[in-house]
Amino acid sequence: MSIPTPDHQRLIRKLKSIYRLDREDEMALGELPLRHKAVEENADVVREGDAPNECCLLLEGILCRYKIVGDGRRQILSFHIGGDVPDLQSLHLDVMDHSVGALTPCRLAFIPHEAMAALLRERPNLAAAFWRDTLIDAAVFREWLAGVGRRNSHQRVAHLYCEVFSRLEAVGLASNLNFPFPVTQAEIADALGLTPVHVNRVLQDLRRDGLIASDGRSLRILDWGRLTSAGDFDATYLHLRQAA
Amino acid sequence: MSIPTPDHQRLIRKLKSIYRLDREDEMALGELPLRHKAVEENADVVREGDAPNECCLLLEGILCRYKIVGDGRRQILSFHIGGDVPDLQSLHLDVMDHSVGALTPCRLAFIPHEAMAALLRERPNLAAAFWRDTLIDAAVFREWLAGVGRRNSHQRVAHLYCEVFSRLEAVGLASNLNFPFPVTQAEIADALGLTPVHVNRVLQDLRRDGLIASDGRSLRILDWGRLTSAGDFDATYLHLRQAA
DNA sequence: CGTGTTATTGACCAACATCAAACTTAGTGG
DNA sequence: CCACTAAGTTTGATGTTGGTCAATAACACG
Repeated sequence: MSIPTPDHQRLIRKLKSIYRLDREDEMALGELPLRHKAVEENADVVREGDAPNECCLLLEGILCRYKIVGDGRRQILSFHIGGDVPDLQSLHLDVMDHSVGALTPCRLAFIPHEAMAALLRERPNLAAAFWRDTLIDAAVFREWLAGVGRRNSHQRVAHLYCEVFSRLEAVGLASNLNFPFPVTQAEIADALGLTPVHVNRVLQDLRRDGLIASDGRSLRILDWGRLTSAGDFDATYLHLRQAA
Repeated sequence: MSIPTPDHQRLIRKLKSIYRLDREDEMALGELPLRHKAVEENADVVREGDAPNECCLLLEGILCRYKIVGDGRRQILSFHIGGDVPDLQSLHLDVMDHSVGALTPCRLAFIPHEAMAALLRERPNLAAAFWRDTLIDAAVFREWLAGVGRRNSHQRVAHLYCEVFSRLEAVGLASNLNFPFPVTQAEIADALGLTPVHVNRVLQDLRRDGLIASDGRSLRILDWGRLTSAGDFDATYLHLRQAA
C-alpha cells in the first residue's frame, strides 16, 4: 500500500469530480495495475467490433469516440480528457459498438477487466462511482443529441466549447478561460453534425462577436456569460460535484 | 416467496433480453414492491429538475424521454416500451437532466430507490444486469446521435422503425412485422430532429417504395431487408442476448 | 525551403424548414 | 346515426440554413 502515482491520481481526480471517495477508495484505486502505452495522433485505440479485455485510462492528450455510418461519414460521439476511461462500458458490453481514436498524441494506461471487476467487487462505493460515471456519459450523449437535433450551428459550437471548458476545469486541467484545445475544425464538424466549411464560418462569427478567440491549438473564452447564453448551456447535465 | 406477478414478469422479461438471470434473480425481482399508477396521454411522469426517490417501471403503453432546448423546441431522446425502467439512472444521478412523458395512456409501477438499492446490494448479478441496461441505454443514445448527425431523413425514419421493431420483438411484444405503434408524426419528428411536415413526406416515400405500411396507430414492415438497408440498421448496438 | 495539413473564401445548391390551408379521422354528444 | 370538434395528416408554395465544390491562403514541420 503506497501513495498513488500521478497517473493513478488522474483517475482519482476524475472520479472525485463526480462522486465522494474516501481514503480507502483512493488507496484501492492506487493499486490498479496500469499497462502504459503511447499512441500517436489519429491512431485507433479500440475499434467497433472489438471485444477488449481491458479498459483504457487516458492520461494525456485528447481521445474521441466515434462511429462511421453507412456512407462513410463520421460522427464523433464524445471527446475525452485526462482521467477519463472512455471504454469503461466494455466491462459489461462485450463487443464495441463504436471506436475510440486519438485526436492528438496520447499517453494511455490499460487496466485489465479482471482487475477492475475485482476492485468493484471489493468496494461497492467505487462500483457506484464508476456506474455514475457511465451514467454521466449517457447524460452527455443526451445533451449532444438534443443539440444536434434541435440547436442551430452557432448554438452547437458555443455549447461544445462551454462543455469542454467545464469538464477540463472540473478535473483541474484548466484554471482560467484560456486553455489548450488542439482539435481541428473538421473534427468539431464531425462532433456537431456539420461540415468543416460551416464550422469555419461559425467560428468567425463567434470571434467577430467577441465570444471567443481561437487558433487551432488553444481556445480562449472571452465572455463566459454570453457564450453560455449563445450556446444555451446549463451544466446540470454534467452532474459535477459542487466542490472538487 | 411466490410466483412473480405478470407485472414483475415484464421487468424480468426485459432483463432477460439483455442478460442471463438465474432462478433466484427472478424470484428476488418478483419481490420488488410496485406502486401502481395509470397516467394519461401527454402527462409527464418525471420532469427535468426533479429529484425522484423511486424508479418508474413501464408496464403498458409508450413513454418517451425528452428535453426542451432554449427556444422551446423538443428533442425526444428515447422511446420506451413495456418492461423498461426509463429513469433507472435516477438511482445514481440525483437530479433529472430531462423529462419522462407518456405518449399514450400508460400503466406504470414505481419502485422505491431504497428497495432497488437493497436488491442490487443483495444480488450482484442483478446489479450487473441493471448496469448493463443503463449502458445499452447509452449505446442507443450514441446510435441516435450518429443518426441525427450523419444520416438523412429517410435513413433516420427507416432506422427508427427497425430499432423499435427489434426492441419490441426482444421482449415478446411483437411477433411479426405488423405491430401497434401509436406515435404521431410530430413525435417522430421530435425524435429525429426533423419537422412533422418533412416526416410526413418521408413516410409517403417509404410507403410508395413498398417498405412499410402505416397509419397513425400501427406499423407494418413490408420488407425487412430493404428497410434495414435503407436505414443503415445493424442491431449490434442494442446488445441483445442471442436467444430470449 | 518544400510539402502536407488545416483554415479560409466564394459561388452555387439542396435538403429540410416554414407557413398556411385543406383534408381525414376518431371521438363526442345530441 | 349524424353533426361537431379536435387532433393528426396531407398538400403546396416559398424560404433558409447549412452543404458541396473548388480554389487559395496560412501554417507547421522536417
